[in-house]
Amino acid sequence: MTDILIVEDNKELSGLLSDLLRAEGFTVSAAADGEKALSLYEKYGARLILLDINLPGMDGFAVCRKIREIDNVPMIILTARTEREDKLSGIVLGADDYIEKPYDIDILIAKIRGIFRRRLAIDTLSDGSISLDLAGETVTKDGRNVPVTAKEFELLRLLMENKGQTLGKEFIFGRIWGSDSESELQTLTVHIKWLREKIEDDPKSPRRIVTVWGKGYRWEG
Amino acid sequence: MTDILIVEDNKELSGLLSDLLRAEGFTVSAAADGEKALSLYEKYGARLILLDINLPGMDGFAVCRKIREIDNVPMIILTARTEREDKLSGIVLGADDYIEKPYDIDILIAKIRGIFRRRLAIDTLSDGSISLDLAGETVTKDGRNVPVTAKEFELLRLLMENKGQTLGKEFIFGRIWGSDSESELQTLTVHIKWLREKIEDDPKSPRRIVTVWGKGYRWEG
DNA sequence: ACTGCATTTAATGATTTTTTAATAAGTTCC
DNA sequence: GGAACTTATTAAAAAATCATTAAATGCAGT
Repeated sequence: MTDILIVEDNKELSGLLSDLLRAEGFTVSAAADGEKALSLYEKYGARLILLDINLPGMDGFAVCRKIREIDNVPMIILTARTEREDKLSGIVLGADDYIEKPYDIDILIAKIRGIFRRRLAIDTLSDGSISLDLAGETVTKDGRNVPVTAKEFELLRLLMENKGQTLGKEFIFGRIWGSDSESELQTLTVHIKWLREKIEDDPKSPRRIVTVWGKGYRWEG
Repeated sequence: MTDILIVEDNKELSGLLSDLLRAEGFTVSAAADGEKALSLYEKYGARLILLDINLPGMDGFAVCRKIREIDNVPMIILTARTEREDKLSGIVLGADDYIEKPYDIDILIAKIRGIFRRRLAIDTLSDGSISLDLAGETVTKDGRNVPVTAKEFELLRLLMENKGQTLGKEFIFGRIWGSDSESELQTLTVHIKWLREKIEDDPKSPRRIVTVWGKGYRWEG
């Protein structure tokens, strides 16, 4: 996985940025339009996306939304100062930050470093005695490794990422199985059970994954 | 309750909007004229209303006023650029925002997201020693967790959102059970009782949920 | 193709919420 | 005070939802 994916149609600017960022020690890949950006991201992923709003074809807004559908990788929006503010406020919601062109490369790098510090220091997701290694897809409980399956890992991660929030069964199902899946909601129930067997101290009276009657489940931690 | 109620007589436009908003993950309902809009709103409610000004029969201004009489749900007014400004300034007072036709769908979506974020970011609803966590769907009293059922939560939320206002029994019932429900009004009375058991200091003489004789109930806080 | 594991389905049992219905208690108004 | 009406209380039935189990299916690696 590369560190930074640059989505920018101006080749010159894109090349310059690549060089500067590589000089800073990041690995960089670049896409000149939205379609390429998406396919690159789907194939290789990225730890951070620099996204120009004015793109030929699919514009930056669409790219942002599409990527958000996949997952919530950090994004920094590159935008011309003339962009209408209300338009921006919307996009910035989905993004982590934005910067106006023409921008100071030092500020950009500072922002990038900031995001890397904030988000990527977290390659484990811990709560109490349960800890997820997001890279290795392993789970530990009280320091001891707990073998979980792929689906169980995804499920646990989704719950833990939304600690304290009640997630509807349909919502969870849509996220993990895809909302167009043929499978039954019941399947989720069963996976919840397996998970509880593995990570609850007393699976009979679960304290971490609590069920919210008529709604879904919630990670209490 | 649906997320967004579209009030627009142009079927084509209304359908397009529905599709786009649904694609964004909102639930959507639509009305082609003011009367339908009102009855839909009374029956099912909505978290946000998109309101066209030029409607057959009762115009958008009237719809806006009528709905404002019921409660203060966020509204975005859709208006033709040629609309007289003074007329607009009045309506925009009652609404949260307005947008001129022909409008950029991205801007509209940004506005919607903005409103949802601003209004719904308030994910706790507190009054005195009672506090609702809207995301987690939990209730605390004096910091201690009080387990409530889904219906109880909805009921409490409705009451607290309208602090100091007397809500008619039929109104409450319509909001939570749906006005076309088969159930009896008596059911509401029983739920009020369960709620009082859980959140009143002395359920025998309720101070938070007071009954307004012959009308309904009121949250005093 | 076989094996082992992950996933899904299906059936059953257990639990919780919601509703109903009957009765008691309280208000209003004459 | 008493009739008429409204709300509170209770207990129990009904409905809905979730947990559990076991067995079937799918799938990757050998």
